[in-house]
Amino acid sequence: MIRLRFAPSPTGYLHVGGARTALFNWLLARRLGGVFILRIEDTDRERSDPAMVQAILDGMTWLGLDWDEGPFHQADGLDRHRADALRILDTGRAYRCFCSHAELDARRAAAGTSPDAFRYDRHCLNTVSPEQAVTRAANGDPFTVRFHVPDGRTILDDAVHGLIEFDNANIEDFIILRTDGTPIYNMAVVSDDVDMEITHVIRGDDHISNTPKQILLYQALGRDVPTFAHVPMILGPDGKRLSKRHGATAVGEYRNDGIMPDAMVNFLALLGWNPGTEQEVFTVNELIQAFSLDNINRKSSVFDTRKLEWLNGQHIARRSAAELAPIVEHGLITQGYATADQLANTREWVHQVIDLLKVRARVMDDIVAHAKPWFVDDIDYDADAVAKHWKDPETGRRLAVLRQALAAEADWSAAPLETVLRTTADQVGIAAGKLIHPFRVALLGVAVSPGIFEVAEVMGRDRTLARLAAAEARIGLNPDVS
RNA sequence: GCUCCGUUCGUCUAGUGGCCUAGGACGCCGCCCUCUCACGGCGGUAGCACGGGUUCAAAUCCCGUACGGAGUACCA
Repeated sequence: MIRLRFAPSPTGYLHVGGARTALFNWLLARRLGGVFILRIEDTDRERSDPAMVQAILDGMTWLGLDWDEGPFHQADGLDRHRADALRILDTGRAYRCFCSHAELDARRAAAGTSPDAFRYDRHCLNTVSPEQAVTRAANGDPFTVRFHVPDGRTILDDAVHGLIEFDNANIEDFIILRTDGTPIYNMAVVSDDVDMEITHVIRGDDHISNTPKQILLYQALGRDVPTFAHVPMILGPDGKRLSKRHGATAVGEYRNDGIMPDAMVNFLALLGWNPGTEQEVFTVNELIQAFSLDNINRKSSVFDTRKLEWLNGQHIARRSAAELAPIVEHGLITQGYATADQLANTREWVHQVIDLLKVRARVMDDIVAHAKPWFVDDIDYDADAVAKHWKDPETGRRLAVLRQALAAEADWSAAPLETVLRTTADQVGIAAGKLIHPFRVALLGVAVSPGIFEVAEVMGRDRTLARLAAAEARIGLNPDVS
């Protein structure tokens, strides 16, 4: 049974990069019937914000990424982290370091080159015997615990990158326990991953450099190292790391922008992974079936919102009206186009309207916006549409003729209505289009809509005739066309 | 500085030595469908970072360069 985890720091909202990392972990867990664990890495009290924990949970819930265990808080494991570090110390694979910040800074400066080039010089390993160290510690001398990096090479067999080799000479004796007895990140992570029996670590490739240190820690603890898979970063359109400058980065913002969670999941999955086929539109279940670590890219990718929106449109078009209804209705209510009662009483009709509009939508707000004239009787007449399609002085009279012809039609459905209109156009002596466009403006106030006969059918006889009459009156009042 | 990672159309990607005159998708353009707009269909635009090698043959293997990125903290 494989066990995976997603381990975000609660320093911000769930951003798209984190969401994709979570998704890959979740997908593999679901694919292989494993366990997906959520762990909040909140050991940095300065930057951690409890409110962000909830925000991350909300983001994952929205995406449908449910976790089997947790959320655990890393800060709750401090005692265990410390115990693991001391165990390493006891086995002689780490040592106490009594160098102070000031001493370290001085030697760093004296090293000449850039501060980053300095590696700990093993001063305390070389000058303080284990016995002396124990004595000094007992006397209350403050110390950190440093891992004694062995000679040789550390090999990472990454599921995405293949073999990566590190010369241990390039790894300094890093601190695993601070003066105050709290663990440093790499120690805490390994201690937790060991404790949770994590078998696969899927995370951002910014952690590749940490991995040899962590592998060394696994070995020092006598534990098997998990399978690592380092996935590439997600960038903004300018090729730089995705940030606020680029607009929306938190998944919650996309929810507000009318993106469907399934579309987001689909899009994120295709960023840095491919199914090995040319399929692009996936349901979540299809994604689970198709997912594997084998087809993950090594190259970072740019977050392209236009493709996201296209994919969103594909998902909207494939959803049933019933599935879309809750989101659309919420929008209609908040926009003040309809009341909850009104919607509850016309459920079936609302679904018909959604079915008409959904194939034309890229974001959910498109449906809400296009639905407005269906719910509000006092419709807005788009100035351009009026100018273009009601220009002919005969328009009012023709609409009146059409209205009377339609009123006489017994079967109020699209096909017969189309016949009536075309016949009317013939009688009046104009092309059908010359009647269709003014008719559309009369029904919806706009020049763009679903097929006008479907519109009329769903709009219903009474409202259709009423809107025609309203249009005639409106045109009649206009001195330019009278 | 050092270590490590990366580089195929504007973007997401296929490609693991001959099937590549480099395939698909988004976007853009044109055409078809058509009552408009979408959807759908058809076609077009555009790419192997650069330089050396290896090979009968390289987008694919090797070396180097350039350009991005990550790490190099008593941050995570």
